[in-house]
Amino acid sequence: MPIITLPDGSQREFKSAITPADVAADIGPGLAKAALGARVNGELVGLDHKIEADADMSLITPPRGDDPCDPDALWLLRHSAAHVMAEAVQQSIPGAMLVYGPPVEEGFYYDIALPEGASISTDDFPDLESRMAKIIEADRPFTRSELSIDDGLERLKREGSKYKLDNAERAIEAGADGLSWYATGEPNQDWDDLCKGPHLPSTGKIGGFKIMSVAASSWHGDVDSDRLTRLYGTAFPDRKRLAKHLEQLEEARKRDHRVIGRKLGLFKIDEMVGQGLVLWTPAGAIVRQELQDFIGHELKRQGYEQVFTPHIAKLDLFRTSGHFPYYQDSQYPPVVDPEAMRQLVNENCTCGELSNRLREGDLDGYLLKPMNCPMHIRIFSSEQRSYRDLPVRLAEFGTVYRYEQSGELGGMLRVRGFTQDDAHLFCTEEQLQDEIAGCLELVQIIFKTLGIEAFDVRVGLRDPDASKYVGDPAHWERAEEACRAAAETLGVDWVAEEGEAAFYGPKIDFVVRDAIGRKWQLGTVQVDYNLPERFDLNYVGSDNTPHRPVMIHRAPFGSMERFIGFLIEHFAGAFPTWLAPEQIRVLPVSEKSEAYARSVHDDLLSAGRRVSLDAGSDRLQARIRIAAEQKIPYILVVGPRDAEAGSVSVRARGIERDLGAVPLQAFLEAVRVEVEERTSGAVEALFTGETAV
RNA sequence: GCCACCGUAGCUCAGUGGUAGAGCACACCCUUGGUAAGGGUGAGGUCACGGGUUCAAGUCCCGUCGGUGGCUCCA
Repeated sequence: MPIITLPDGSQREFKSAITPADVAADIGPGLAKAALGARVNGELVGLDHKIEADADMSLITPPRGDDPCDPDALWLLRHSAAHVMAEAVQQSIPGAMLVYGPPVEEGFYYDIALPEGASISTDDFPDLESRMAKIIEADRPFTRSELSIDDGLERLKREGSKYKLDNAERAIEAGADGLSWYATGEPNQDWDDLCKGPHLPSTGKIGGFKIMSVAASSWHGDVDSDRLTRLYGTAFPDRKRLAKHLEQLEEARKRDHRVIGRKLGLFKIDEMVGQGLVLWTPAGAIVRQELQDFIGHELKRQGYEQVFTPHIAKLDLFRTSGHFPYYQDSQYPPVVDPEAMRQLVNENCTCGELSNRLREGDLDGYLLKPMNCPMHIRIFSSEQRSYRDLPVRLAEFGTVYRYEQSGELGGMLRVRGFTQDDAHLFCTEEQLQDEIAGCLELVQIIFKTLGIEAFDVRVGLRDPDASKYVGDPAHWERAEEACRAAAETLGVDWVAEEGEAAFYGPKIDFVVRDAIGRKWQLGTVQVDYNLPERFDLNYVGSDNTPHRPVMIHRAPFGSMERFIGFLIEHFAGAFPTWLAPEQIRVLPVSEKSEAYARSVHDDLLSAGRRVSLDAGSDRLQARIRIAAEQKIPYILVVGPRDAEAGSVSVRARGIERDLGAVPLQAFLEAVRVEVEERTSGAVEALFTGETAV
């Protein structure tokens, strides 16, 4: 006689086996009608799930009013919507074979193997959507039917879909004791799909849905396997929430760094220059320079030494480091010495031979550097090092070149030439933990100063049963422990990811999301046992014998390109005063005040501010609008009254009104504080009276 | 690299087989205006590039280049 315990602690007893639907009905008809599914002893189940023993149960219902939607409710909606979409596709394209259709973060997708010659394009979406709408309108029940493994496999073989058969075999391997199908309607009569479930009670619960995009995918994520078509969609309990979601996507696109970057003239990627190669225009260059100065200051404090190294080096260097030819596919092809090139031409050397000779080392060439570390290592080993010298910390804003696949490139977030705020630390085993901590401190300072709060910390560790790693397991143990301990000091949640370590050592990565939700790695701290070995690095210990140093690679920004791309989206182009390409714009009310405006402008300029004067023929309103759209932090409007009083009338970005007039010197001082302390609010404080200047 | 879609003025976009358009931006003129677009005139295009089909191609077909979203990859 099952006793069901509800989330509020109340209990209900039933005479025989029941389902969540029965429990809901027992509580009330409204709930029974609204329920989408349930959690029984923590497991997400459908309303038709049989409960035979005592259980904790909570019912999953659509959100009320403006409440956020329960993740379980979204999961059910989207899983079921994926089925409805699949049915629509199979109606529209006979012979389309379904592969795999899970809910994902923002919706769901279904991977489909289309028959030869068929394709789905965005033009097909309206038709597919109207087919889906009909299925949803019919409010057909999702009904589960089960077969034994043998009968189920037989059915799948009869139906002839190798994909579904593969899914079933995988499920059996994972321990399934039967196979289940979900029909939208009557089993063996209406459309159905092999599926573990659970699903909504009926299609009518899908209140709002939309097919979002179509893309290619490959079976089992293997590019050499079958090419599949992946249809993405999303679903919500109601149309209002769908509309809101679409609106948010629209808003997010306005934050896109490619859109803002163009509007504010921050950078340009020119096809004549090359894919993934960034031109930093004057405004963007200011942001970059300010960030470099900022981190440069912290580096000095932490005892780093600045170095500079070339963009290109002999192939042999990268053979020694292992970067060439191991990562050859993601490098620009090597450059061959002109003399050697002439010789090769005389020999009628083919491209294939040339490539072979470069790979084998019969011919030396030069490589655009994919990494800075080999050069920093050569600086380290350029003199005899004592344990007293360690740690040695060599820093460089080093530009590296990687031939990323063309389909991967995007704005500034994935490029082919980028500048890392790179450094390599050479230290003893004993120093490792402190050095890692120092690196994390840098990342924290950066994130805190810039107000970056939404980020993930990932600690990449060894895969316990893999042997692909270099270095002494005891050292690994210690390094991993050092990484965990250092991550712990951050005071934020972090996740340990086994198998995500580099082959040469464990690492700590900082991951953020862009405007459309994609994840990108920014800062990274990596321990390396491999390169010290390859380059035979050593230092003389207190015991007067040579020892191998440990290396740390670290880049708190990651790369200037990706970091600033992200930062543009983080601030939606509205950089804080210290970073803003233009900090202040002075607008004379009319020509009569132009001379005073100019003197204000000149004073600000002498004080080191980035300022401009707009004395154009547009009306004041128009000039304010133009300056506001440029996201300039402060607009100073000056007219005859200001000229008389030696004041400026201040408008701060984001506040759509005149804050009032203050003496120029007071404004200057407040801006100085914002810039030098890399904070904001000092100017506004002039008007709230919190800080009298 | 793979799949789908896209490429028209500096930017955002309209134009689907028959004489290349709009708004913003730009230049000049008028306007001198106290807080988010005053008015006028003008300049600006090998419709990404190369081939093909057609009496006729921005429009249809093929290829190349570039972009976008995914997939895969990411030292």
